Amino acid sequence: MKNTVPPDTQPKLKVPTIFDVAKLAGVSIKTVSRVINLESNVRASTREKVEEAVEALDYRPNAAARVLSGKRFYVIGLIYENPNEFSYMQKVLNGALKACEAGGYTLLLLPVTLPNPDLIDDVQRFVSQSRLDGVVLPAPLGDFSEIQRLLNELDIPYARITPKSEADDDLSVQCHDEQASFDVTQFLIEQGHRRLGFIKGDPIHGATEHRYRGYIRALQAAGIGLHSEFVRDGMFSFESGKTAARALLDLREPPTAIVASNDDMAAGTIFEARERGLSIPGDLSVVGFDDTPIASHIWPPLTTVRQPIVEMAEAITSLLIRRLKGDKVAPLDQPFACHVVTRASTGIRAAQDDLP
Amino acid sequence: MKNTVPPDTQPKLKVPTIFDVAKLAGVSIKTVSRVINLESNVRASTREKVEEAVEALDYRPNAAARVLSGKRFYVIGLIYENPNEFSYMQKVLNGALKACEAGGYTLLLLPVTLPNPDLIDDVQRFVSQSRLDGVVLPAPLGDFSEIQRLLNELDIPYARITPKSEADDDLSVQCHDEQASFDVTQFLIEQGHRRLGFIKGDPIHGATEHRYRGYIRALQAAGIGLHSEFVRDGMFSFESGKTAARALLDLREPPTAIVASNDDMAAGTIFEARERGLSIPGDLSVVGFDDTPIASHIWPPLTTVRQPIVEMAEAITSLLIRRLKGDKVAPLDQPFACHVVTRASTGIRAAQDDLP
DNA sequence: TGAAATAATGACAACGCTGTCATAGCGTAC
DNA sequence: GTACGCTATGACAGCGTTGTCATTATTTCA
Repeated sequence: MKNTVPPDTQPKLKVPTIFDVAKLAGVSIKTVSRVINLESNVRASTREKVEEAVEALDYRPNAAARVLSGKRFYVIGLIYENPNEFSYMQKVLNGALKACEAGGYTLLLLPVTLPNPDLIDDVQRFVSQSRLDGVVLPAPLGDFSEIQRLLNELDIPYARITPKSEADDDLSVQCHDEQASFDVTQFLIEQGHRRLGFIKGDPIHGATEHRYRGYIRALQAAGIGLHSEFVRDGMFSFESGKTAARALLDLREPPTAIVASNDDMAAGTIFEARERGLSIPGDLSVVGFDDTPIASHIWPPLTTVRQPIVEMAEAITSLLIRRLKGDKVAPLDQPFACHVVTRASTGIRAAQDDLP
Repeated sequence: MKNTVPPDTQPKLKVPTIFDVAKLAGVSIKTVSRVINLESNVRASTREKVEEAVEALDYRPNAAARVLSGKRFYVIGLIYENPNEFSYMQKVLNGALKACEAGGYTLLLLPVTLPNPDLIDDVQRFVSQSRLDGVVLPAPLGDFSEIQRLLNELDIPYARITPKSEADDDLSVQCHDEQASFDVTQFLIEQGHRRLGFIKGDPIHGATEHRYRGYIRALQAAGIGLHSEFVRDGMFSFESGKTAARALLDLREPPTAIVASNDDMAAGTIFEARERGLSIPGDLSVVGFDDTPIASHIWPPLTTVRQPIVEMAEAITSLLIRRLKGDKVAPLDQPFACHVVTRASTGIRAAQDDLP
């Protein structure tokens, strides 16, 4: 038995502090602080010595001490609607986590359910009690002007993941929603469809309007008139898609293809069609949006639009972090590109259909 | 314009500290600390005074200072496999968040992808760099003995959400997986099925074995023999379900009902059946497990088993928090109950089938 | 009633870092 | 060579809490 261990050989693993680094590098703790915070006015040779010491000790600054002494919290909040279908949020979460890890920030979550009369109070409490530096607002919360107003008042910077952008210096990401909607509609037209139904999304989402506009533009480009009975309101839910599809298929001359503003509603459309014994894509082609897991797990699997959500969330979160660090960062200028994923829910329309 | 505001009316909102509370209550800061930490040896009248002061100032202890001076971090890590279908994790997340909020803890996330040769290193880095007090391990990570060994070594308490439990004082939650599997199998038998296929899950998950045992028990109870060609391996993925279903349906005398160990594999089974033109539930009944969104969004919607995941996660997380606070808490003794959700993917089997 | 035991409270250092301000070093222009 | 300005570095207070230990009040029991 090793009972001769000297008493100063503490078994308790000691986490290195800034003092240890300073001693090893032969500088003051303040200089170490300067190096790890990437401040200017440090000689290159000194910086190197410190970096070596940091490396050697595997030193990480103590977040609590940093927070306590400084003015920043190194925390970003992610406020999101707790959805039925989480795949969008999962991607946002992954992207935001990635950016936070890279920037040395911690991500705090606040799921909310909508509609919620106490929403503003909840957000207020979250922001002030959790001592956040900044907030990320994915759709649809990014479209809520009350939240933006509150955060402006509290002087908390925020970034939004949503197609709508108002202010010029506003931190937000978008993808080419309208273009993607145009593309997928055009794809159906190229397959010979002329009677094209459209199911809109929840009007609270900025994407809803953009996707609708893409549909309209594609019809125009092909010289097909817009007929209001082919356009139905939805709420992005499976049920609402089913209801809208029912209305469309009940028409005397129903559409031969339906563009649903998301996969859940497309799944609802397919569900409704199958209940009527329609064959897909034989009798009806259906496309969705978002490429959620459900798109590839229903039969037939959905033609849909894939967006680079992880990348978008990561980009906007790291932009927010850079702004929090004091960098003057320009908003993202280019929307991210989407692309159509072709699967079995769409097919060629041989018959020449009359337009309504 | 109100330009007569006295200079001491600072617009900067001052967050109250323990000193403000102490002054208002007429006690020392240490006594305030005792009250807010629910320590003993405080006179009831003193406690009241302090509580009133806390209330009046809307005082919240500064987390950073607390961490810096104390030995706890007030942080719990949630390490999870980043899955294709997030609905299980979404529920776990919600439950854990709820418990953390109630206990004044912060939840930190570490998504990992499997398989991963660096898993242990990643977990190690996460735990030591994030300064965690405890860790929650949902399935399947809760079944990884290396992770448990690592956490034991680092002396980090952890709680597992998984059916398998080894040690007696082990903090884990389970639900009646085996019973639920028994129930759902029995339900099919009651509907007249005799030729029952079973698709197993990923062997790394503890639930896989339990669900299989429930199936076997139900067959035994009904006096139906277990036939190995009716049991196929799966991996909990849609694809693996499809593959297993293909093997089952390729049998000369295929099963009339299939129990899949989760919804994704049940969806794969339905997908495969539809590709063969089989009618569900006319030609084949299918049941799943977990009641994920996909279960209600495919056609026909799945008969499946619903588990109280949110409640389970919340219960085990708050138990972990109580243990972290020093309470000697007993492990949960009762598994949570599950129940069968009956939908359209199952139906009565009128014909009298021969057993293989 | 007084001593001992126990309960209640307080004083103060410590936690590890950053901000502020002082000071040392170092090049440059005259 | 001296003064000036700038860069590089350091000393030290302070952030808001908890832990430790000392001190004071209160109870218990002979």
